[in-house]
Amino acid sequence: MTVSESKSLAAAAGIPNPYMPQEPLHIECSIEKALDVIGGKWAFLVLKELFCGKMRFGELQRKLVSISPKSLSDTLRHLEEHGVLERTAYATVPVTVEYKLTPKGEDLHQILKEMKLWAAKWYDLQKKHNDID
Amino acid sequence: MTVSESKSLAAAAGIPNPYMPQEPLHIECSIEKALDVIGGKWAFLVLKELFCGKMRFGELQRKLVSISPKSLSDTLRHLEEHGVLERTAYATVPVTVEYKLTPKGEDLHQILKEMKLWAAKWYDLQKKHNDID
DNA sequence: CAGTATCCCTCCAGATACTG
DNA sequence: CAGTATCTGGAGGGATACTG
Repeated sequence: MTVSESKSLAAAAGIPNPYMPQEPLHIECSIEKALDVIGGKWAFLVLKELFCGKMRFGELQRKLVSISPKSLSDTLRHLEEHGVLERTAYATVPVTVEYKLTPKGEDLHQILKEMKLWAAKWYDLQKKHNDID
Repeated sequence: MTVSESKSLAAAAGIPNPYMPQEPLHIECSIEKALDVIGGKWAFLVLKELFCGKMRFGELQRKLVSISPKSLSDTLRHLEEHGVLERTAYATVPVTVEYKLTPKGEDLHQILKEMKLWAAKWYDLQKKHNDID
């Protein structure tokens, strides 16, 4: 999911390459950090929902109509690993699990907001109810 | 490159699907518009360079050390199609081509800046010379 | 110089079925 | 309910060679 690794048999073999692949230099680029988190296909959609408050797996699944349980699960774990959301499981029967944003996750709001402003300026989008306001 | 299309043989066959794929509902989401433009693997890196001013193909290639001509070409065309950069060819010998941001492209600066602020707050990144300042 | 033309191959998203 | 397990196809990138 990262820009990180690239392989080059030539490089591995010690043969110099015109545009030397293998180690991109921009791993520490801050922009990439942010894109790593929200850049996925579903990530920002999940985030959008969570800005409205905590949610459960099934709720999210219902909101993001076309998502498969696998994709949702993957996305959730991805976001959790990046520390922008928190998973809490309650020992009920059947189990209850809640997802909510962490402060770090809440802070993504500014970014999303700028995106919205940009798109509003350059595209002609009808106001959507559940867009971040 | 877009979230847009997804296929479903089941749906095509008329068989109902639990989480109905095929037509995502969020195509008009403004955030997606922005991510469509900057979300690619190289897009934001190219943009970063262009914020410093117009550039030529070879220059960009040299800056983004690990990019192949194909990827650079693809990225450049992608950005051009989205109207964020402008390509100008001069009839010199050999040909000279310049790329520069359009106003729409310049406006992406706010988004990138917010990303940078977010990352600066939550990660510990050393200042990079060519980050957007 | 500024790209195309190809080939190749990985990787990931989606579909589907199953479970503690 | 809240996921995992698996299989799969197809797109996106990389490498490399070639050209107006």
